[in-house]
Amino acid sequence: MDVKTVCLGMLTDGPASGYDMKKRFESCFGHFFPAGYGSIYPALANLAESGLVEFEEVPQDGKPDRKVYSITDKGRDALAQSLSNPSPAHKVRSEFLAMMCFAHLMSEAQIDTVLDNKLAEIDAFLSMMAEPCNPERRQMSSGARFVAGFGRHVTTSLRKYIEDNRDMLKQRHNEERKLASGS
Amino acid sequence: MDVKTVCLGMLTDGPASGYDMKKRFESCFGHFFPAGYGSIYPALANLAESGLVEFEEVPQDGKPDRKVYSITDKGRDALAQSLSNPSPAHKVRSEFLAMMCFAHLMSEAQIDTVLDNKLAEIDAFLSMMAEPCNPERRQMSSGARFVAGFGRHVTTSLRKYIEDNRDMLKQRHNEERKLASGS
DNA sequence: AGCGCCATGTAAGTGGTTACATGATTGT
DNA sequence: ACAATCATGTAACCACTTACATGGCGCT
Repeated sequence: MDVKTVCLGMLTDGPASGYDMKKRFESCFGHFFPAGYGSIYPALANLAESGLVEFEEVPQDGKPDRKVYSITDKGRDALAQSLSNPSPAHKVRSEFLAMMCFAHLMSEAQIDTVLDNKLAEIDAFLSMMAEPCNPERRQMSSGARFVAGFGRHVTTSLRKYIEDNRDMLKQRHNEERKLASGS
Repeated sequence: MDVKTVCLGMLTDGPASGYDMKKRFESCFGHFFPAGYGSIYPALANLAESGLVEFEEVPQDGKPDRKVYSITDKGRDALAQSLSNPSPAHKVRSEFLAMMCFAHLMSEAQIDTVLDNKLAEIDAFLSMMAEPCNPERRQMSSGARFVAGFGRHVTTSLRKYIEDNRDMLKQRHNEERKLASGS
């Protein structure tokens, strides 16, 4: 399940160019499976080389040519293979949480800044995801709806945790004060 | 905020060997910042080279020598620098969600297997995290407690979402059946 | 005049993962 | 006997990121 597989999956909805796919990565997969041109174009080239996709060069006037990719039968087989993995990973890598582990080495102002920025980020994400059904959102597959809902749900809960528990991170400062006044 | 920085942060709690740190990565940072020997040892070597840590070789009988690392003043400065980043990242990369986007290309049995495995994984994690205060858990910093709570909270909410919405992923199958019976 | 969109790609770099190599001791 | 724990490290590999390169069109 790498970028190649996701590209393959996208193509089951119909032909698309690398540029199109980048946009779909941004709008649908961005929050849990980011990919830039530097991943997509090589992935597509590789898939074409292995015969899992085909492409047609479509000249356009006033705009650069497009390479429109379609999935092949061999590609469908390969995709089915990838989808048969019974334990797909769900990885988190959080510099944010790592930093919070060392909150006692930071000033209250620093902690507040980090937390406020994170909340703002979350709100931006949530308002992006909340957009009440733009035209193409209606035709989303049940899977895509499940995943979008997943993002909203988990992020909302994450937000709530931060708001409800941010005071915890100042405890050390309080404890220190207690120690200082006690001694 | 890479493995080097986290190592540096760990050393503010006192000297430790690479082996020790690996264990702490597993017990505390594993779910949001995994690291194996292949990251830790080179990181430590690099930190020592830059003078951010020092080490003492401690011979042991019956066991291999240990290299016990301590943070230097220069290391503390570098750590403070890293902790001043106002927008630390929190990245998710989920093959699981990517796969669920293509649930309509999978059989119900496959979907169930993936979901059941994921739930089992979550339960294993949750029961690991729930351990009611082992001796060292008591001395956890407020930051570490915040992060542990974060993991529990978000994972619990994630679990709930999967349980409450897994039926959604079978909708397409139902829709198809409807279409089939309708035509 | 300048920015942003369309559209494709390459090259170098980053950082982490996996597998290998070594070897004594302790537990089952 | 066999596996696990303690303990350190290297080397090859992988996948993604960032920056660069190109270039016309349309908007302000």
